[in-house]
Amino acid sequence: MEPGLEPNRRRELLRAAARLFVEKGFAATTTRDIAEAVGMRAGSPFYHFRSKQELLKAAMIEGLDSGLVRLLAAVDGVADPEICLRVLVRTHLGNLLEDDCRSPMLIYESRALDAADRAEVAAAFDRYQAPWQATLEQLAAIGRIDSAGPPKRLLMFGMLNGCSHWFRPGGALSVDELAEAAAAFVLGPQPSAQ
Amino acid sequence: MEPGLEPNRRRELLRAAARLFVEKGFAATTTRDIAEAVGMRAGSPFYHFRSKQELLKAAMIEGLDSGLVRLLAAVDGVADPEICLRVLVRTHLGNLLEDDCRSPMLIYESRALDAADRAEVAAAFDRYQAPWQATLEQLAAIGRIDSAGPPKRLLMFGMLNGCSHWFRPGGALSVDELAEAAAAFVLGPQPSAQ
DNA sequence: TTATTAACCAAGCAAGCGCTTGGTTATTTT
DNA sequence: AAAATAACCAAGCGCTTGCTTGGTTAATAA
Repeated sequence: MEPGLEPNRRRELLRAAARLFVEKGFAATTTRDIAEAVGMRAGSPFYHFRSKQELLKAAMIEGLDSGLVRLLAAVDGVADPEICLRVLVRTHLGNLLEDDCRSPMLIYESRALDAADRAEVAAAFDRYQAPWQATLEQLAAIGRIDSAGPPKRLLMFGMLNGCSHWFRPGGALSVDELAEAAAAFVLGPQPSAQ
Repeated sequence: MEPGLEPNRRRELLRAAARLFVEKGFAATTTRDIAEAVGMRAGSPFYHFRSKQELLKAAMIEGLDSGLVRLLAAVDGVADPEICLRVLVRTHLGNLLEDDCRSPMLIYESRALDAADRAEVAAAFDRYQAPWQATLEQLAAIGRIDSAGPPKRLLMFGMLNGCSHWFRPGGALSVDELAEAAAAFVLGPQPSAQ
């Protein structure tokens, strides 16, 4: 139709692909599924993307980066590291459970990519993890948690992302309550003073 | 070859299927992959199982049940609920990371099954969860943890199963150390006296 | 107005998929 | 020795898959 200035359909494709890849898995999702989800014919997505893997890679990287933007916007100006962690947890659960793309879950489809693409995705994930690691180190520095080693961060991410397998928004538990329970898991019980 | 009394090949098929399903995902694993892994030709697995889905279902249920046997054997005779939880965590991580099947991860492939099969699998998973729930309730009863609601158990399982995505045995961190770190996550800090 | 280009559709191709069918082999039973 | 059975193999069938190719349409540029 119109030339140039319309990456709308490309974005639509990415959003539909992310949703379906998370919902059914990469291998179980056909490019026809994705095309149909945005009202295209079977071959048309390949005008925008060279392969199904490239669709996945783009959905992962752009999904993680836009999630990171939300993370940074949420913690902007927050000084207290404990509050900062709570905000990170809440915002991440929003990316994971409230956005219909749920793009953070896409990292678990990395195995469908080759080594080069996987490295690009890993870099995007490192960017996403950076504010978390910084906050954990601050918490360890003030003695609020005992250590900030990688296991702690990885256990935490596993716990948070695992919610995507059982939590359904609109149920008895709200995302806010869930975020509080998850943060309490990481931070331990409230210290009485200080 | 011999008739009757040899379910060995069937077991071999189930173990290979579980390993490959966890490694590559259900949809990305072909029945030819599974056949080749046990030295069979493409069509031969269908002598033992009617469909690829039935292979998955059997691998899930029998994997969970044999994992449950290990759980119950490990906590047999353990009275203290805190020690009991630590043993459950350590044994589950063994099922998840040290056994080459890693069958607990198969639950995340449930979406490949129809409703009837999924119900059978859910029943097996409930059996697996039962000793955990009992232990958590005991811990809550003595005030060792604040509550034993479903979110706590689900957050915990997410954290434990998530290890399968980043932990590799033989690395710097041992499974024993990982189990301790994970248990500390659930139990919070050590209470100074009783 | 004409030419160009972006964005699609219609159709189909080769490869791979789950699964079936009919035959083969070796063991066990009679 | 003969019959029966369990456990496979060889071959292939129909279908789906990711992707390609050539044409079509409408908007922009010249």
